[in-house]
Order: sequence, then C-alpha cells, then structure tokens
Amino acid sequence: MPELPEVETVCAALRALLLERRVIRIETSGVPLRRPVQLAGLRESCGGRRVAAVRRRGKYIVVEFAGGCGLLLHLGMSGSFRVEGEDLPARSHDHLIFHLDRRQRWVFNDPRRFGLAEPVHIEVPGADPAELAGLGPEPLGPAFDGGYLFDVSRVRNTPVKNLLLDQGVVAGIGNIYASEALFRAGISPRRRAGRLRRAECTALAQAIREVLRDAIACGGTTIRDFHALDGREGEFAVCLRVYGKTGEPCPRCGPTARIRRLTQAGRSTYYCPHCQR
DNA sequence: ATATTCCCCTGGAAGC
DNA sequence: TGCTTCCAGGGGAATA
Repeated sequence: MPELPEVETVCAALRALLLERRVIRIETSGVPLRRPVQLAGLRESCGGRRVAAVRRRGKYIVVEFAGGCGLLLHLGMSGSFRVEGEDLPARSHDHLIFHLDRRQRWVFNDPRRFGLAEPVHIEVPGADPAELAGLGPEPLGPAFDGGYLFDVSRVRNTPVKNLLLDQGVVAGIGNIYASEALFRAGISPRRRAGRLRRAECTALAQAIREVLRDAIACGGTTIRDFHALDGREGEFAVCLRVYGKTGEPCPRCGPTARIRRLTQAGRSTYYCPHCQR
C-alpha cells in the first residue's frame, strides 16, 4: 500500500519522533512478518542505542544507530507505526515493540505481515545497507531523468507500467503512482517499454517526479487504511485522476472517454484509452 | 535472462 | 443477518 510518498510521510514523522531517542528494550509478537523476526539480532543492533538518523530509500526506511548498526524497515501492504505512552493498551497485529526512554514505545503494527524489520550493517554513516544495493535510483534524485529511463528501457519488452513497478529500475513507484504518472504523461500502460521514444521517456520521467512531489506535499494517498503517525490520512486521494476510477469520465477528455481498468502482472492498471497512446 | 503467475496474509466491501 | 467471493497501496519465489 505505501509507495514513496506515503513512506516519505511516515519517515519524516519517525525522524521527528525518534531522533536521539534511546531504545531500551525490544519485544515481538513471535509471529513472522515477511520473514521471521530476528529478535536477537535486533536487540544487538538497536538495544540500548540512540537513534542517529532516519531516512528513506525507495519504499524502505533505514534507521541508523551509532557504530554501524542499522534497522531496515518496510511497510509492506498494511504496515504502520505509532509512538505512544507505555500505559496505552496494545492492539491486534502489534508485531514489534521498541520500548523507548521517557516511558514511550514505538510500535510496528502490520495485519497482513508483508512488512519487514531487520538488523543491517551501515558501512559509513549515511550509506545504504548492502540489502538495498539492487534498488534503482531515487525518482526525485539527480540520477533519474528521461535519458536514464530511455537507456534502461531499450532492452525491456515488458509493458511500461510493469517497468515502472520494477524497483531495480526506479525505486519507490507502486501501483497507484504508476497509473497516475502514465496518465499525466499521456502514455498507454500497455506500451512496450523498449518502444518508447526519447521524448516520451522525458515526459514520463517528468510526470513521475511531478506526481510524487504533489503527493508528498499532500502527505500521500489514503485509499483505505494508510495513516501517518499522527493518525492523519493522506490527502492526495482527492487528486487521483485515474486510479480506482473505472467508468468515470476522463479528466482530460471529458465524458466522451471513460477510465478503464485492466490487469497487468496481476495488478490493476487504470487509464484513459482515448488520450493515453 | 526476462516476463508472467502464484503465493504469502488479514480485513473490508460487495454480492447473494 | 450471514455466508461467499473478490479485492487491496508489496515483493519474492516459482514457473514458462
């Protein structure tokens, strides 16, 4: 569920709440997330240490402690965090509890358990852990532009929508923003990636940056259950132009064209067959 | 090697 | 009301 803008929103809130805080003790529900939780490793990596940095890479969050110790987090489809007083009641699907100083706790809650929380090594302060080496560039960073997209797409026969979902090509785009970016760029999601012209790649890269920036400014998109640490929902849902809008008039073409849904690589894609070519 | 399909899980909405 | 079916913002393993 959470894509780059949602993870960015969560990450900024975590940074504000956790920086310089000390992890006193760690507990788990004992239930595996995407993989079994390595409680001993987490205690070694985080236990007794102060949070030195919190940053995002693609859809991952990296929490850095002193001494090269790190914590790699991923929200999966349904993960969420909260930081609250120790006296409040636990909730269903609380799978990781980091007890902090000042009688607070930091909780990772994840009903579907597709999330991830693992100890990692940080070689140099600010560096990515080796586990993230396969990620493509940040779409809002300097390495991502139309030229890059053109180059990496040449040898790919997959539909461009699938290419955008490949985290090794570009990190952080998910199902919502892939559809939204293709709509903004006027490119059909079914187009073979390798057949895109250079100008189309430029338009698409620009559309990706725009939609992600707009969504971050709105605190992300809440379709169902995404919420930030303060409980607020992402306001970008009202700005969606095609995602989830099957049968509605196209915002660009008007009532003469209706938004359609199709399935690509097992995921829903939304697009206007009239203005996306 | 690349590209789909399937699977992991829970919960909410929609259909009957 | 209750049951069944479908669907979901992710990613990785197993298949073609």
